[in-house]
Parts: sequence; C-alpha cells; structure tokens
Amino acid sequence: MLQVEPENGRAAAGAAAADSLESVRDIFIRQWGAMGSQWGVNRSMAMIHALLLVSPEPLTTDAIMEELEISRGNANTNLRELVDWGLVYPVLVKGDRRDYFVAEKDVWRIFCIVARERKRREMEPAQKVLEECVRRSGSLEGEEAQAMHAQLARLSEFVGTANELMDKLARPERDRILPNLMRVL
Amino acid sequence: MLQVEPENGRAAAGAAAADSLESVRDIFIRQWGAMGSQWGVNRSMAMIHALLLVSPEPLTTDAIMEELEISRGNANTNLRELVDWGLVYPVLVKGDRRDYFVAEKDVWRIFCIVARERKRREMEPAQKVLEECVRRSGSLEGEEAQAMHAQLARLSEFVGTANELMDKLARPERDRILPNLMRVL
DNA sequence: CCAAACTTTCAATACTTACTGAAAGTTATG
DNA sequence: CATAACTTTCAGTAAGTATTGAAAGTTTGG
Repeated sequence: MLQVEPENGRAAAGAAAADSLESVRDIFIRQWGAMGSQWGVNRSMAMIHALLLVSPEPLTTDAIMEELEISRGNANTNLRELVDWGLVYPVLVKGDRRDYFVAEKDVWRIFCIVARERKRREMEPAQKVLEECVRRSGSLEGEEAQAMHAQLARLSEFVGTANELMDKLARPERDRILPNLMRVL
Repeated sequence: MLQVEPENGRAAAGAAAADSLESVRDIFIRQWGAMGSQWGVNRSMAMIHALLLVSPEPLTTDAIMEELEISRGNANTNLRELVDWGLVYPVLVKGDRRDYFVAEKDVWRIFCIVARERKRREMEPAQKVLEECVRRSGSLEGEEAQAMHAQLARLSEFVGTANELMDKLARPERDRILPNLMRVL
C-alpha cells in the first residue's frame, strides 16, 4: 500500500492502472500527505486525516498504523493532535476496549477548524508583534522614525481588520454566510 | 543588532530598554523573522522583507547583509525570491552600479500577492488532487466506494468554491471589496 | 578588452523537525 | 488486586531545510 503502483495485473504496459476503492483511496492519502508539507502540517498527520476522511467506519490505531505503515508512536502522537484540533473524534465501540477514531466529515466544520487554527498560529502573533511595535514607535521623533511608525500602523490596522473578518467568516452559521459572500464578490 | 538587548545604557537594571528607531526596527525584524516559520517562509526571507518594509530608502545587498548579519549567498537567494513574488523591487540608483531594493509598501497589494501565492501553493494542488480522485472513484461500485466518492466530491466542491472566492477577493479593486465584505459579515 | 566591482551558484555543514521502537504507564476485567 | 490489553512517552536517529563561504560568472568603466 501507498507505493506508486508500478503496473497493474490486467492493464496493458504503459496504460493507467484500473481503479479500485483501495487504489483511489491510496492515491488520495498519498497526495494529501505530500500536500501537508505545504500546509505546515506534517505528512503523517495529513495522511491519517485523509485516511479517516474517506473511511466510513471508525478505525483503531493499529488499523491506521498498518494501512499507512507508520509506527505506533507516530500514529498516537498525530491522532492526539488531530483530536485536539477537533478534526477527529475518538469513539467507543461496544465490546472493544480499544480507541476507535472517526474524522469530522462536514466540510464547513473542517474549514472553520482549520481557519481558526491558522488564525491562532499565523494572524494573532503577527497582530501582537505589530501592535507592540506601533506602540513603541509612536513617540519617536524624526522623519524616518515617523515613516516607520506610519508603515507599521498601516500593517497593524490591516491585520486587525483581517482578523475580524476571519472571526466572522469562520463561525458556524454557514448557510447565511456563503451565499452572501458569493453575491458580494 | 538583532540580539536581544541585554541592557540599555541609561535604563535602570530590570527596566525596559528605552525605545529608539533602531531598537523598534530590530524588534520588528526579529519577531517578524521568527514568525516566518509559522508562515512557511524562511527566517531570512521574512527578516529581509521586514527590514525593507520599514526602510524608507532602498538598500543594497551589502547593507542588508550587515544589518541582519547574514551571508551574501543567503541575502542574494532570498532577495531574488522576494523579487519573484513581487514583494520587493530592484531599483537603480544613479551613479551606483549596485542593485538597490525597496519593498512594496501598499498593504492591500502585499495581501494580494501573499494570497495569490498561497492559493497557488496550497489550494490549487489540493483541488487538482481532489478532482482526480473524484473522477477516478466515480465509476466504482459498492456502498463503501460510493461513500468515499461522495465525500471526495463534497471536499472538491468546497475547495473549488473557496478558490473562486480567493480569486475574487485578491484582485486589486480593493476599495469596492473591503467595505462590501465588512457589511456582509 | 582588461581589471575591478558586483552577483550568482553550489557543495559542505548546521539547524530544525519528524519518526521509530522500546520501555513505562494506564485501565479494565476476572 | 494481578494480569493482560491497550496507550503514551521519549531518547535516539533519520530526513528535510536553511545557511555559509568560497569559487565561478557577469557586467561596466577605463
């Protein structure tokens, strides 16, 4: 699993492999994992998320380890992180002591979670830095200092506005927001 | 420069350092650089950008190297990248053979550039992957396969819509867009 | 068209982040 | 309350990125 399929039994040489549930799932997982890097999410976390996203049934840590060929420690760490984010839920299966995991399947909820996390990790620190620098440069004298202050203030104001918009955008009243957005833009 | 200032000459022990043009600039550069990591931008690139953002005058490669204490190769590579993105412009100064660099100062333009780049690096690959998987899973039989297909289709549609919105949002007719947005959200 | 001034490239290295596997910890049940 | 089933932690290692510095490449003025 998860290797690039070099050849498919019944396909002619050079032809695309015939698709199966498993092959499409593995393509999705592999590619989604590779994309994780671009998104600042590690590959294992992205792959686990992808796997759970397209699994109708909850999966155990062991099933995930086997499917993705990753170690227990890795699976465990990244599952906990996904649960922390709220992208994955632990579920109990009657008559089984192990933890099972399911992914949040609702696309808008996923978006809100990711948006919230990125705001927290990317926008808020920027805003804090900018506000501090604006404050500190406010009382400086000299043309050059004032130019810097003005530039920092413009940046700070912009980031502040963007943050407010993010908050409003990523709240769960999706049905009202999206159509309005489409209309305005 | 760029070290944490352990003490300021005239400040009492333990008190905050008095602010000067240089100290505020250095705080800004240092923090902005540290934030780069979170943003998927390397630290040097973020620091160079920060320095140029608050420099009213164009700077040479050597001035940047000295101010940030980085090597020539590093400065050169990251300046070229910033120029590629369109966040920094090379300018010619009469009577000097060296390249000088200035940053784009307009906040909305900076936003558009960053948004465009992130769309290119993050959204478009996702969309491509999803579309391919939706296509390949379309003809599969069986309940499980169809559930996967449906989930992939929902993801794909969402990312498609998000991409369209990004396009519309990050076009340079800012003055019409932002007020409308504020009203709707 | 030579020499000086400047820019680019790239192999070596340092730094950062992710992953493994085994050991320690926890919890449920007979 | 002992044991077995499962989960978490963590030191060591591997993989991935960023940075340096020196050498090669370009351009410009004399």
